[in-house]
Amino acid sequence: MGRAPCCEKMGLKKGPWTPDEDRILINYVQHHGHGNWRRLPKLAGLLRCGKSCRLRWTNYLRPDIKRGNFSREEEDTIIQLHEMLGNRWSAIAARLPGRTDNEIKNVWHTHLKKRLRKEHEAAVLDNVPSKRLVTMSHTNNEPHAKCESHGGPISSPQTQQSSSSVSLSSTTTEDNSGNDNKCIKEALEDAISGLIDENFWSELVSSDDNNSAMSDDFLAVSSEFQSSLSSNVGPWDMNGSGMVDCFWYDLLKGAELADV
DNA sequence: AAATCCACCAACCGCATTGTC
DNA sequence: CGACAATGCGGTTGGTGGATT
Repeated sequence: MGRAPCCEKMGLKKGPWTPDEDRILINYVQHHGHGNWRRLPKLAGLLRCGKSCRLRWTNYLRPDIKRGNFSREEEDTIIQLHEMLGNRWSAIAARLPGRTDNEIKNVWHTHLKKRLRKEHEAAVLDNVPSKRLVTMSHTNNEPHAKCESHGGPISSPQTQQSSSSVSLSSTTTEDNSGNDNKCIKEALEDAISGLIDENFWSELVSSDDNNSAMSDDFLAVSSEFQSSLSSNVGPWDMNGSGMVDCFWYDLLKGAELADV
């Protein structure tokens, strides 16, 4: 794949957007839609690259953007989702209407990491078990960034990034998703019944550890479980966020561990 | 009042993924 | 099926403004 020449080399403008540029972009998108971002700046008369226009629109100018500080509820949601998804900001943003991945990423780095650190320190000082301790251990060394504890790439790029400990006995879904967990467990059981033979888990562990492709059975379970989830579990939708990938994988691993 | 530090966040960069021919 | 274009995504940077010295 060839990379587009950078804006500067093309004589295009970089840096902060002016109100005039914003107006032009808004006008154009409102009347014509964005369609092809690469052609948009030329058609709209902007000296910007398409990438810059897309970013400006999606992160700032979109009419459905919610401006202003994040509420405590939103922050908690981000924390919970980050526990499950890691640094998959777009997936997190998909579950926070009006918030962009960029905004969430910024809030995470500037506020939430600090907040979690403080909560962690307070919990340690008080010697009181904190339900965020799991989160803190993630936060300090960012294990979500790559799926290292899974031994590397699994079967799809979406599954590569979660190493969260969502399992059938996990604490990470305790706050608001007890029912979801139950549904997921049932979906899991439905999905895997009849599909798992005696070699399944050893193949799973082996493919996990060896960073190799999944077995056919494993992929069949994946597919079955995901379609089962999509029909049985409302809130955990299949909107392309990849969240279910993390869930089902970790649930399978949880089931495996419980089994042993 | 000036200098320095720090937090915030918009925007950029480069890689990955998806779509099209 | 491979090459290329378009788009998406996450990490990072750099400008700005407020706080502190």
